[in-house]
Amino acid sequence: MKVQRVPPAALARLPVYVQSLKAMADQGVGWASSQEMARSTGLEASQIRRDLSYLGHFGTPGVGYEVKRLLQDMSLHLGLSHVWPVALVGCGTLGSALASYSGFVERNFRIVAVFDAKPETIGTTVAGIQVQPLDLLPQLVREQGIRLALVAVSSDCVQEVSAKLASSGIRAVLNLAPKPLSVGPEVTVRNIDLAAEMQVLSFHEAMNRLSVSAAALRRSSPRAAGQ
Amino acid sequence: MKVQRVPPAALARLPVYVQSLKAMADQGVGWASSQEMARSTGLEASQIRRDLSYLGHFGTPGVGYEVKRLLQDMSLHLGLSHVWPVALVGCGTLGSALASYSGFVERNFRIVAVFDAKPETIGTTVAGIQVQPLDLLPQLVREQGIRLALVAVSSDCVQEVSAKLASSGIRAVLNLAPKPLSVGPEVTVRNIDLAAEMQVLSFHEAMNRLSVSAAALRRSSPRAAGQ
DNA sequence: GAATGTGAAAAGCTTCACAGCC
DNA sequence: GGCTGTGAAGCTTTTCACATTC
Repeated sequence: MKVQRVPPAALARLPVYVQSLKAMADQGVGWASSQEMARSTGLEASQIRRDLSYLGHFGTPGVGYEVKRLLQDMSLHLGLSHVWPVALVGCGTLGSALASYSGFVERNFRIVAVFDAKPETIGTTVAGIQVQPLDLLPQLVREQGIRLALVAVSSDCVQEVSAKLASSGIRAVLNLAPKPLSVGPEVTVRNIDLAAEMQVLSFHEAMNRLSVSAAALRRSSPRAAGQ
Repeated sequence: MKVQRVPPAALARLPVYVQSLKAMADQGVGWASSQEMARSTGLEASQIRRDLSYLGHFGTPGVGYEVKRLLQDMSLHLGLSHVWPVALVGCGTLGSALASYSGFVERNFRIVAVFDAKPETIGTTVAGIQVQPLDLLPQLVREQGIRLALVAVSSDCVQEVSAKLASSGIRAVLNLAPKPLSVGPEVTVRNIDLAAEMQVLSFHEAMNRLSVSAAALRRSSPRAAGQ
């Protein structure tokens, strides 16, 4: 059982492979080559082979990968069959939507505790769970052995939440607040700012427009080209 | 006015700089060095200098960057002050939550049209906008000059939505469906699968556990180490 | 003195191409 | 013949380090 270091970029692609393999298994596909997986995922075949090789030797030369066995091996290594309890912090519009997001349940994540900073939300029920005050977070996380947290608070609460998470012994956080979260170095954090993601797209568009007009300018007045 | 190619990795960090600069401007900070920006963003000073240099020469050696002017220049280049109309596709729990997500409005994105595939939702109102059938998407996108779309449908609708978007002339898509979206090569797509992001964290945790126990194993029975 | 902007080195990631295996 | 797993090449991104500018 080889336990190699898996590069972050490869790790981030593993969920794609899992989804693709599950779909194949559901369709009764027994074996798949890296070519076929490439077609169904939109990635390069060589990249898929390299990524899977970080986990060990699972393929059969001349044939490909046995879908079921590959899934089993990944389940074992990646805790896929394990049900992961998750703490949700923040139950505004976005937080509440995530509390009942079926995608999490389908992938074996269960939100087992909900926290919020605003006193008026404490005690209300979100997706069948009573909202707890932020101060109870460290205690409940510890008691229930929760290792993953999902943060969806407004930017002005991020600092406060960081502190509570840091003292709770949580292991990893998916942060959807529009501000990067900084807990200690032992905690893995993924920051996803949806508005920033939209901005990346709009920046790209805005610059396209600019370079188009700049290109047009250059074409009409060659002297401007050298800059 | 230099129009250099900005590498994707740098482009993805620009929203962070914008947020940080805005916060500084609000606090009345006039100038900031790359050091100071590094402190407030958690990134490396040298990386910030390199990233900003792709946009042009904005700093003053020995002093730093003038916060207000840098923001103005970025606004000009990146269309920051422009209000971007956005089409929302999918108004389930997640889609509806995003329709009223204040983060988008704060960053000048306005959802101006909402579409859904399910007949029972057509005609209902989400965030003050009447939900339209998917078939009207190409027409309305064209008529209203919409360039950005936000997709939050279930995985079984992704294919159908792809086709409609492709024929609509949309320019960029933020896809939150749990399945990658493939439109033509002229359309920029960012796929964010929230459940997959959670999986990346849980994989990391699961592997940590494994390597810890593997390390323990190795320590207790040295013969297993070579492999 | 202090900080930018950028060559150059280092690290990381992807793709090529093929030996080895089925 | 077909496909995996992986050295090696190529590309991108990050970091270093310093000449240049204020």
